[in-house]
Amino acid sequence: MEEITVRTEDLSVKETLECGQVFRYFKSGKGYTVISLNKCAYLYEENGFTHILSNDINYFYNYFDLGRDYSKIKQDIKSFNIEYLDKSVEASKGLRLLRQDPVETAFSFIISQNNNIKRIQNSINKICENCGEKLEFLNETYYAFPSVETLADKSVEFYKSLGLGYRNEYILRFAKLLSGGFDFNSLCNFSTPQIEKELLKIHGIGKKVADCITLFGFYKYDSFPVDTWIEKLYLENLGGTEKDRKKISEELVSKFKELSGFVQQYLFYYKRSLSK
DNA sequence: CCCCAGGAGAGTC
DNA sequence: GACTCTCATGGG
Repeated sequence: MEEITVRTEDLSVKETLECGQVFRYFKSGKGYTVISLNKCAYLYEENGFTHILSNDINYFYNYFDLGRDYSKIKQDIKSFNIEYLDKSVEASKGLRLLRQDPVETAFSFIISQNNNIKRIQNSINKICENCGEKLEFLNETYYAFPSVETLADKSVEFYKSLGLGYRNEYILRFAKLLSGGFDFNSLCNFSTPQIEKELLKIHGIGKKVADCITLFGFYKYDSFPVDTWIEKLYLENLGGTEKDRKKISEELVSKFKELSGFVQQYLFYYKRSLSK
């Protein structure tokens, strides 16, 4: 087991894991276990420091993007002088955007549509428990995210039995597309609009899910996913006038550019935390 | 029992 | 191009 220690002000476990960008984490003891593909890490905070424990610590150094300086990002965001945005940043100063696996991210956000976060987590966990490799980590059992071949080998009825609802067909078709040889990961070499154009060709992926995949799976920060929460705060708290979600997204990206993804997460997390 | 959830596809005009 | 309807299912 290897360990990395960083200042909690640079990595808040709760803010980073519960801000809606990732679904595969579990509270345990005084911290959280997070699973990405078939890798596990345990995180906890103590005396102003955040500890990350893993057998594959280099993977999680990249996963938590620890080489990135967030003080610069927060400073640049502050220069926009938007009160609600400043409050949002102030409320989650230790939030970081993760560098998640593109394929796992895509499946996760296909499931996310017209769904709530609790049920998204349950659905993904069921898929992993039924199809994924068994993992032992710190005396607990977890399950890896399955291979696309395993997922493609199942039936629509199987996914329906897991409670995926009408998304069952989207999942199966996407799994078959990837297992058929579609090189999904190589999309990362394209620009954000080019990736989005390719994603929109996939059945079950629309504008919002595509934006989540470019942001969370391909680390393209000129993406601004607009869901029901962002739409609400855009109208209620940012003085926005646009009604169409696609146009709202375009307006926000043209304003925040390469900071869009970060701004989006601060706002989303803050708005949701207030309504609970 | 109701409305809602990190929406998207298909149909209509 | 713009509405509108429908799609499962559990959370609150």
